[in-house]
Amino acid sequence: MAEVYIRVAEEENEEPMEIPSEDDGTVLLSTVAAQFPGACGLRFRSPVSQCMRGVRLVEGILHAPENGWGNIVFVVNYPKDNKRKMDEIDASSAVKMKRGDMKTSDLIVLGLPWKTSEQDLKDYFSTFGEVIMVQVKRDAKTGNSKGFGFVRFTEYESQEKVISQRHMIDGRWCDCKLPNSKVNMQGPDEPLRSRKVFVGRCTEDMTTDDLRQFFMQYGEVTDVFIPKPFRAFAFVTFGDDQVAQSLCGEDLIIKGVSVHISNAEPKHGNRQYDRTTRFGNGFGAQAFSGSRSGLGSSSNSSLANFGSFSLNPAMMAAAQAALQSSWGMMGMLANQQQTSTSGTTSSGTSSSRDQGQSFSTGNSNYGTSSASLGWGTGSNSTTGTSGFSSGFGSSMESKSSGWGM
DNA sequence: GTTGAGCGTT
Repeated sequence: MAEVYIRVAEEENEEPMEIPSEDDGTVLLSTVAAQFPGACGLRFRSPVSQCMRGVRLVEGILHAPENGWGNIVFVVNYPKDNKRKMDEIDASSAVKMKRGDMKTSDLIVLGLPWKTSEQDLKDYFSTFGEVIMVQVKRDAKTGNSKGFGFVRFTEYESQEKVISQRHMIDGRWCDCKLPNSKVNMQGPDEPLRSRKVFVGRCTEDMTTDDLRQFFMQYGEVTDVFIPKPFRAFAFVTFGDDQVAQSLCGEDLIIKGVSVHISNAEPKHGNRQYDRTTRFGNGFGAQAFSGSRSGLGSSSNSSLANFGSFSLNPAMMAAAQAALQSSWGMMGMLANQQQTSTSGTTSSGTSSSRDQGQSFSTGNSNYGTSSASLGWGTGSNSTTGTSGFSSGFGSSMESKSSGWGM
């Protein structure tokens, strides 16, 4: 079966890259995003009207225009463009500038294949900009990779780009994040609204990609987490806290199912970023506004200015309880009907470490297995099964983690 | 079936 390629470029006049279509003639957005990280759609100039036209996008699948893909050069859409229009003033970036937050820092790279070396990392990340440091963390005794590492760029924009997408490194999807030691270093006057939302009433057929592609329409999505085994909820992190907050309280339809969006609670055991801290500064102003009302409002912090009197911990706890109970009233019945989305969407990869690599703690035979790329084809979804995870011996037991939201 | 993994010997 001959593969068909469509031509895609970042800008209209740039040299296009050829991107493979699926057997049915559609193109997966994920395939586009693999080459153009962060892409959320395609457009093209209609030969007839000379206007730009959008390519139909349904649940992560791009459908050819009337006369097929042809030789037209398609141009990548990025969510940022939409965002600009939505928020005329880009308040959040102004805030960042003010904070002088533009310095680069080390990024943790999670989910690395055991075999990935520092040179591999450097080679990979150099495509984003000048790399000034890479590390693969290894067991001191065996020299085995611990499956994560660090990278640092010269340019802040390289860092931003790298954080905002996932990375296929030696056959596995990896995440890059600010390490926990660096999160939450905002100034003390920051409101600390979370960029992460809780997505309740998820169904089992919703993959990380489904969620990523769905939520892209609201803004840049920097992380999607679906616990495994299935637990009917997920977390989605946006690049912008305003986007996240604007969705809280909404019921959204994904794959025909109504999901409920609410604030992500701080992870259990997370000391640095819990409610107490939050009440300390902003009193969680946004938490009470059920819907999107937050969007237009300027980002300068709290509703209430408590002036000279300070809350003691007990008062904070009481306030917290009140907050929580208000969410508790919102229970609703889930009607879990599935719409049949014909054909598979891209195969489900979540950020968890399941497929491909196996590792035995005692002896050092790790899989040279060259994990198959579970992406795009939909045919080889390797979910679950190989299930093995180990804490790598006793090394760092119970570090009472709960790492940055 | 509505609150998540994994975080840096130097």
